[in-house]
Amino acid sequence: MARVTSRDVAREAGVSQTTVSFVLNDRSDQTISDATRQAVLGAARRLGYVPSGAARSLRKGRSSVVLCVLPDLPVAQAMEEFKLTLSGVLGESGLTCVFLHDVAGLPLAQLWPDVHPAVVVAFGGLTAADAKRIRNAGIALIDGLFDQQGTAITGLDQADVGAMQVQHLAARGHTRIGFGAVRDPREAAFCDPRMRGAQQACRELGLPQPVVQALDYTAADGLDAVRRWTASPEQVTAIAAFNDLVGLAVLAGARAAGITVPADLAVIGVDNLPAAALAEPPLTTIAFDATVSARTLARRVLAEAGVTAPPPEPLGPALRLIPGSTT
Amino acid sequence: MARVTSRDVAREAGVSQTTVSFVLNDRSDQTISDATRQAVLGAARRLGYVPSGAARSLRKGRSSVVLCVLPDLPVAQAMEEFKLTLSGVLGESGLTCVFLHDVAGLPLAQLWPDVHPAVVVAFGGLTAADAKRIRNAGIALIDGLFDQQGTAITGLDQADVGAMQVQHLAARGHTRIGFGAVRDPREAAFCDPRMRGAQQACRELGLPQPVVQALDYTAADGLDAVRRWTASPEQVTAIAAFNDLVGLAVLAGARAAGITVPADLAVIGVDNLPAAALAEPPLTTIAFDATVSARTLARRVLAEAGVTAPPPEPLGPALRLIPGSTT
DNA sequence: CAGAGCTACTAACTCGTATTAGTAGTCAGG
DNA sequence: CCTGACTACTAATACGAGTTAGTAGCTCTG
Repeated sequence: MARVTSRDVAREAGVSQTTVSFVLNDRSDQTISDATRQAVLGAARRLGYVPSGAARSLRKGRSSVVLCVLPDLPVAQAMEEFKLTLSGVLGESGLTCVFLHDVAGLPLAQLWPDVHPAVVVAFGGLTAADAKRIRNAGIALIDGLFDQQGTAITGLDQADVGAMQVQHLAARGHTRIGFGAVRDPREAAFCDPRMRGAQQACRELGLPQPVVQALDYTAADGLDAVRRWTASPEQVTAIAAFNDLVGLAVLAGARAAGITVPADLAVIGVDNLPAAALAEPPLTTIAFDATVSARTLARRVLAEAGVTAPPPEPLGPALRLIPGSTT
Repeated sequence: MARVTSRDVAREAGVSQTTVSFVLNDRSDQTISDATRQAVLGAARRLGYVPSGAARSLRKGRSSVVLCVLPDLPVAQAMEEFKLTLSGVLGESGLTCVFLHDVAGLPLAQLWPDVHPAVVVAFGGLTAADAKRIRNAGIALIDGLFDQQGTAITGLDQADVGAMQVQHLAARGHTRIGFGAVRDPREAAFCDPRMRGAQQACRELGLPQPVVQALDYTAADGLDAVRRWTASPEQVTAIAAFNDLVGLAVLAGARAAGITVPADLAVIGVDNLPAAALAEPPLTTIAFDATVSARTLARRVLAEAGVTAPPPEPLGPALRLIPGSTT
């Protein structure tokens, strides 16, 4: 069973292929009689016509696909929301948003030409060579979403997250703050700016710099970090954790060390994982509304693709404190 | 700056466009002198030539893209591994694997033709009309990955997961088992088969049917469920939770109800979330090696795409018990 | 030395769509 | 009744690669 082409539709409707194209693309600069229009639409439906994306994008010079290149990030709730919102907003404007996992070892250059997208959105981690090739192919490239300059793209500075944690802890009277970083280098793109934000906030509040401990998401590492924090000459009384998993590891470590939370040690995470509220005690955290930054990015993508964007919606605050019992 | 085409490469190398195509596609049925080959490759490199995927797939009739349509599933560790492995295995065979989030409200039919894939992999949730259109366009469709018949595609029956939980609990001497289901209908595709597997295992072991409670991932729902299980005439002593989050909710509920785990109530989850090991007490769970089912699916995709698959690797067991302190 | 067989290429066509340039036919105005 | 404007279409072409059918030029063979 061969492919149904616009020529088949034309034959069935008794018109030219040109007319079929005009009708199906709803061209306002062409006048088509209602009878012809109905004949074409009817024929297309009867034959189950599906236009060839390849032919269309060959002819138009670009497709309506937006390719998002994802680094090998650990699973995160916020990222998932981000992707869903981006897909939704772009979809409403006629752009298809697809995601490509940048698997280590496979040169990206071999992968993306197949999709021939209108815009490539890279979440960081593109090589300079890849970036040049993409631009060389006449494709708009938005790169470094979560870099420092990425703030302009997503409208959200990860440093604000760390700052908000420190501000919350300081408001509760804490002056000696620890920062729970993560060892996994894949997380560095998020962890580093949050830590810098925490450090900056301490400076602004006149507090000493946070005591940083790096850990994996294990109870053993949590215990180790808690021992160092409490044994340190700084006498840390509150921990800003890079994310909720670090926060949970710290809670587990505190339990193992016999330290009472929040009386002896306060903890605040980031992500508002379902598991955070189920911890003992429930973890105070910062919810991160990914839809806000996704909408900001979407507008930029639409601009790059030359698509008229819908009127901007008012965006709520991106960060929200979710009180638990650990601060 | 206009696109660099194979004709530009031909001009630069002083040969015909046909020759360029032969060289770049490494056609074994054509004889090309080494001097010409080097000239073409050099010209392509100098100009930064990138072939047009649109033109290629128009000519060849299909692209080397595999489109995976994802339903609106809640974030899950296993799914992420699954996607990464699938991308990797298909990538090694020259297929590009992209993911499309099936956002509610946007007709899928409008989205996929743009990508023009060789194969569409749907994780369930395609309408019959969409399925028919995809097949109509001459595109191979693998659907219902996580349905009952999906077992044949991924090589893993979700029912086995529930069965393994019950077997573990029974081996520990439990006879009155509860099943912690989830309310969110988006999870039903996984929850239902696991529950059926648990029921089947109870039948086979001569145990009474599990007492099912549905809950959301909240401490309040956990408490509610625990109260019903312990107050029920069946005197439930062990819970098979649909996943780790349900397991964590049950643990939180047990704490609130003053019930000791595992002495008075045993709990086992599924997913081996990092948060599971950090819970109080650490949650016993079943790790789900998504790479096993991803590899099985990948071979099916390669077959559908007409690509010769690499020799099969031996696959380890897909399910593994991760002992915690809750059973 | 005619013809077969090989090497190393190329001209011309094809895929399915969108677009450009144009063509009949109708109608109104002077 | 001729011109210009408008309606409702169509023929032909372009997009960029892959493929088919060929063609020069050379060597080998009987």
